[in-house]
Amino acid sequence: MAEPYYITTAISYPNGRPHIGHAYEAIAADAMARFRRAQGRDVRLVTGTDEHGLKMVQAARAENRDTLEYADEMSSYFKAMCDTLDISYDAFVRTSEDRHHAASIALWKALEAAGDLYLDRYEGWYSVRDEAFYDEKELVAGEGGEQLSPQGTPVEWTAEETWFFRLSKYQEPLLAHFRDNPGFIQPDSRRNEVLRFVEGGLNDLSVSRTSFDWGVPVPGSPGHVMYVWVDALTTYMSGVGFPDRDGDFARFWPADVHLIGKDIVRFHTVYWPAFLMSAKLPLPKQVFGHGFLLARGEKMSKSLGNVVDPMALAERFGVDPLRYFLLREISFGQDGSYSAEAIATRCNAELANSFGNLAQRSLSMVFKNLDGILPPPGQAEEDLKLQALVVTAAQMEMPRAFDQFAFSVGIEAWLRAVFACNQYVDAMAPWALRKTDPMRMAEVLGTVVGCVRALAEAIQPIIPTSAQRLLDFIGGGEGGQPIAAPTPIFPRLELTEDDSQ
RNA sequence: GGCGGAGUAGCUCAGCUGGUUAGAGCAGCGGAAUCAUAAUCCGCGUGUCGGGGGUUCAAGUCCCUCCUCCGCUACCA
Repeated sequence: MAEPYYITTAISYPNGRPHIGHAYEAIAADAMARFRRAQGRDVRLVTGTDEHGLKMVQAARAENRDTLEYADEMSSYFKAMCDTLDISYDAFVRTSEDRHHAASIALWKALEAAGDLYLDRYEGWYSVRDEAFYDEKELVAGEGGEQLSPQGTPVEWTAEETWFFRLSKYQEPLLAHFRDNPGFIQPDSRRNEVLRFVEGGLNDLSVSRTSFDWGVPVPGSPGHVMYVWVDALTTYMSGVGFPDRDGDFARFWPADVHLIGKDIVRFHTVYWPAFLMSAKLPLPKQVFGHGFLLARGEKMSKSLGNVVDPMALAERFGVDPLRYFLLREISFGQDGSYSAEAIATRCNAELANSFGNLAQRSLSMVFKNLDGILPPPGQAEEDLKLQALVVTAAQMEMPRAFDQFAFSVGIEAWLRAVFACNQYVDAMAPWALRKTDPMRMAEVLGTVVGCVRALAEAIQPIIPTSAQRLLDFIGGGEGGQPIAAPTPIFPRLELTEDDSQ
């Protein structure tokens, strides 16, 4: 039976519509999932929405809506985004679902059974926006002299009874785990931050709220709902069947990797492993914190009005070009910038001109000069050399890079092979051979088409739809059937004035 | 304040454990070719590798220091 591979995206908080950052993460996770499937792994990709917490209540109230109804609608946008972007998820978990409540309660009871939960009173400055308490001395003065959180969000004095999780107890076990599993937190720069944070000492964590009821009720403690992160993180397990311990959960847990944004690394590398240790469940093998997308080098924010709707981008440029751009242009793990010009430039140069045109020119010659019958690859020295180069890129260099989420590095290797194919075509000049040596022309074209096919397969995780179209087209020539007249797979993207924003 | 990143050609960036004349892509200039989506291929860069010191036969690559930007974290009155 195939080896399992389980990857998750972060669970998005849907108090607004999805933005390009959500799309970026989903695309990266999907590319990895498709890459693993191509390797023969039995893959699970889980994504979803984290719908609890006061922010959702307030977002709904602002629109005079029922919270669940609002969550239904917002969550549907995230799901639609995944569908549009060809995200091959196996489960889309909503934290408001019953199956997820059951999972959260099971985890809670496990923490309780471990003696890691206790009831206490918490007083302090609470920021609804940040869902966090702050120390008096952490507060900063606002413009009107009012008290604000370090993030500049409003705070109010709150006193409530809350359940605490004995996070402090897990400082040493966590450090030991980080030490024994150097790859647990990636990239390394994130790892250092977390290490320092944990070494600095951990306070017990407030894990329930009584000020609102939009959440998973704490079992046996009326009036308390779980802190959003407790149940949000649990989606990673409910996505594979937890609290049922058999079946998918037994097969897929622990996850191979949680793919998340760098802003929530702490929740995934400190709180989450501590919960799991307490519940005596295995820890995910890796947490990868990717970078942020910047709009023309600037941080996206609603106030700047530069938040981009990924659906609009997909509509404008096409799903595959968008996927290609994001994974090719940006060094995964680091922040990256995007703009309409950058997308068009990158996709035109590499997808349309280099690869698309390679496919088009070679298939056109087969169609016109060989009655559409695909010839077998040549066996001359140059032919074998090119084939070997393509195999090395597709089967060695790309997998090695993709293994580490280094998508741009892997795609570069792919591109070098594409360049080599174009060089080969120019050097062999099959259009000249047509008159002087038609047999040789057929060998050359057979070589190129074979390489194009291998390159299409290799790039499939990144641009699944167009790669498949190309493969289907070439596949139409199998068994001695003539191929149809080829049409360009990657049309050039033309910019208009509207794209300057 | 501490820790960690980043500062390399006009632009975006590669450069692993120090070692031939510092690289790629984009843009620009010139040429070849004409099968192809006016696509392709070839050629062309006097860059203080942020500043300054140091170690070494040899440093973008190690050490010290300073400057700028970013992230995490702590704290002061």
